Amino acid sequence: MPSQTGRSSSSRQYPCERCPLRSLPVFREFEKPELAFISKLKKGELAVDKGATVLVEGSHSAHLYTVLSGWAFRYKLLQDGRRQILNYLMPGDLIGLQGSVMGEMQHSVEALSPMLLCVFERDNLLEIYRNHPGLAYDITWIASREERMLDENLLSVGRRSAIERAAYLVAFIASRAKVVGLNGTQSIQIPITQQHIADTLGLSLVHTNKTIRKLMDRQLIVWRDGGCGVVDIEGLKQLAGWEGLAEGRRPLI
Amino acid sequence: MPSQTGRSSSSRQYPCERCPLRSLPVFREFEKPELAFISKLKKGELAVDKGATVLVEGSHSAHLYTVLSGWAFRYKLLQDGRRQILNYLMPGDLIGLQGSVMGEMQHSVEALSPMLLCVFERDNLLEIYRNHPGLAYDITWIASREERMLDENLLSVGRRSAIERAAYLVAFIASRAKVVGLNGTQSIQIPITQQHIADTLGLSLVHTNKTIRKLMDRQLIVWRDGGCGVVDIEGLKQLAGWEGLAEGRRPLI
DNA sequence: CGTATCTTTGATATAAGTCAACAGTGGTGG
DNA sequence: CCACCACTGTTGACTTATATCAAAGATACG
Repeated sequence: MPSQTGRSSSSRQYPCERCPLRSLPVFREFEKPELAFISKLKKGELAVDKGATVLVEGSHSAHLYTVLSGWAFRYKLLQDGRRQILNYLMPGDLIGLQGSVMGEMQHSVEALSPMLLCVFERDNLLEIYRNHPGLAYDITWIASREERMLDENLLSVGRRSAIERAAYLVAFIASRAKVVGLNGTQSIQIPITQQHIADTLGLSLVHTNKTIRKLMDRQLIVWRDGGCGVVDIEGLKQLAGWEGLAEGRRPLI
Repeated sequence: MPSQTGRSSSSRQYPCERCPLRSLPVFREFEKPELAFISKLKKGELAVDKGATVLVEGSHSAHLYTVLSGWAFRYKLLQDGRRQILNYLMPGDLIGLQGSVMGEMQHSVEALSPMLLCVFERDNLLEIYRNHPGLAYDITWIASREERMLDENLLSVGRRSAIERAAYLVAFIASRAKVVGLNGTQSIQIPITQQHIADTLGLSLVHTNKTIRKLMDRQLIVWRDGGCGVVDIEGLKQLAGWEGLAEGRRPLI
């Protein structure tokens, strides 16, 4: 399965005030002092290779990250190696909040592509709560958003058929990717293998392959460049019976 | 399936300072001012009938609740009525945080037994963040804990076999119930039907029944008084390959 | 009692898993 | 430059887990 530890810290490049993500319409405006405070907390940037493990279950990481660019996924393993992917991470998402708040990590995170991460010290989290209630509230908001996504994923894995699940998953990822500007060429390209999809949907690799083929036959997706190209996101949503993300603007930390 | 709306507000009975839950060893000590503040926020108590809907998907509830006594569950529905139970709620758990933070509820909550709830105003949430950073942090902690439980549930539904899932579920609920003192008679009694279990595990009712029977044959559980009696929690954990909850003390809001 | 809600069971159907083999791809080292 | 290897995707044959259907017992309840 995975994965070598390929990291390299790079010197700081983007001050938060000129963060390329912050200008996207999905993210709410921050007050000057909030932004300055965040900027002060930022410790640097971390470049991560594709396939590298960012965080590992059982560890007590001293860091908290925000994805600047690239894709990753969160997962848990059963004792015998069966893997369940819990969610995907893309630009603007926080990595490691659970571990920061509660201590030990209970899941692992692996990069799906080369990534650039903003690094924060775990210890500074409390400082946010003391000095910037608005930002503290934002962090709770972010945790609630993750919970909401997990609710949806659990509904899908528990109650949808294989093809509905696959359609939901692609539509879900594509919807999220779109709002953070990951559709440069107009159609979104998700850098995952069919094994990842299988481990997300709770299906076997072979059955996943046959299911994906059906989506391709229906002209909803294509498989190219070692990943999934999204052709008809509305068709996917309809097939899955999924309403889509009901999100307005959100905070970026 | 469900369920009538049976609520009745009762006049206030327990001031937070004499909350019967707070003295349990699972809950961390609160400072006097924290406790006073919480007590001030508490608006009253709400008695809910078994089977009643506490919160409904799509609504904008003005309230946030803490379970004083009784059991409930969170769930989501697909358009055609398929139901997925996401998690269970028992004394000490918060109800409706997601909705309070993000606005609209994206799941429903139904009582499994008669319940008593502490009622808080949604609007006062921000006040907590402004005046009590420690409590604000606790709320994020609680949200992270819920996320963690969902991670485990998703792992289970996605990757465990039917009997492993059932064993995990019972062990999981029983472990949580034990630490909040729900084992008066020593052995824990979970007030659910097999339909609830089916909708939690993502299985059909018939298959769930046959699976539960296997657990009974193995002397791990019994079915009595319209609910599940937990006989051998260690045996269940072993069958599921589950390590158990790794929780220390937690906040009670 | 009579009715509704749960649980149980057997027979059958279907979705998904497993096994096995092969084809395309890209990388690496001789 | 080629041979080899690892990884990914594809397919068909077969097995198994789980779903569906149908009916009958239990059990609680008014």
